[in-house]
Amino acid sequence: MPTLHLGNHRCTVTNLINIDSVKLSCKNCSLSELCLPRSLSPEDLARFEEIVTQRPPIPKGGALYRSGEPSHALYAIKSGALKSIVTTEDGEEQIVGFHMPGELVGFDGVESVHNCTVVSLERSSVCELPLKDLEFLSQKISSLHREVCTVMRREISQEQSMLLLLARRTAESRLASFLVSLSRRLGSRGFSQTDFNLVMSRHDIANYLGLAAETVSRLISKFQEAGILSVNRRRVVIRDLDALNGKVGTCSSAKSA
DNA sequence: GCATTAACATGCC
DNA sequence: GGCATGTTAATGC
Repeated sequence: MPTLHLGNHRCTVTNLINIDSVKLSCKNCSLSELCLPRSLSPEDLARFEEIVTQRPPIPKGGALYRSGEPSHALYAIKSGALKSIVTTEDGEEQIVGFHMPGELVGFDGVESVHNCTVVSLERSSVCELPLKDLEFLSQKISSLHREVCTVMRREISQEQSMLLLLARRTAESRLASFLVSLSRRLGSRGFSQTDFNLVMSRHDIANYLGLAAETVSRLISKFQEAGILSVNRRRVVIRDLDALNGKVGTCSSAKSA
């Protein structure tokens, strides 16, 4: 039986086909406690389900949408993982975010056009939430409106944290921060927060953190030597989460003025 | 193809 | 000079 790795879960292709063929139901979704409709009453959930459609699964390397395309929806990630990329004027690619199951993507739509390309890191399934329907429903359902605002505030807060990280933190602090963030996000979504697969390459991690891939490798080795992590290829086991958290706060004295 | 490691280079304090 | 990080090249999985 062929198998696919989805996060740190493994399931059969047969299972996936069965899941895909099921009529979309937020109520029965394993991520219902994390996704937008989590605070809705059964009646409002039924109205919400009417605006949601499931997109065909995106293969590894496939794009959910590309920069310049019209922005008309938000997307809730059901399974898999994706990355957001901005291409600079000189053709350089900068990764500006990784997206895990239970999270929303599509906030980069400015004046109805996306300014990011979102690419699947492994076979991914997403639910599409059309913006005009979401706006209409948010006016009718106050708890949905609050939830959308909460997600947007969280997005802005994360962007600010990332700016601070890139401006002020050492390479060691950046990598520790990245791993702690990933651990928290996976942990809050029912996955192990100390034992997981990195769905992104070292090159992607380095690009996202503004480092060289070799620096990421060196730091991973350093963390292993300190007993903080065990890493085998993309499998990460966090041995000492407190120590890893301690590395997050390490600001560069050269940059801390 | 991707990850790791070593040697060397560079910039900052 | 010491430290942090980047670049290049070699090597292994």
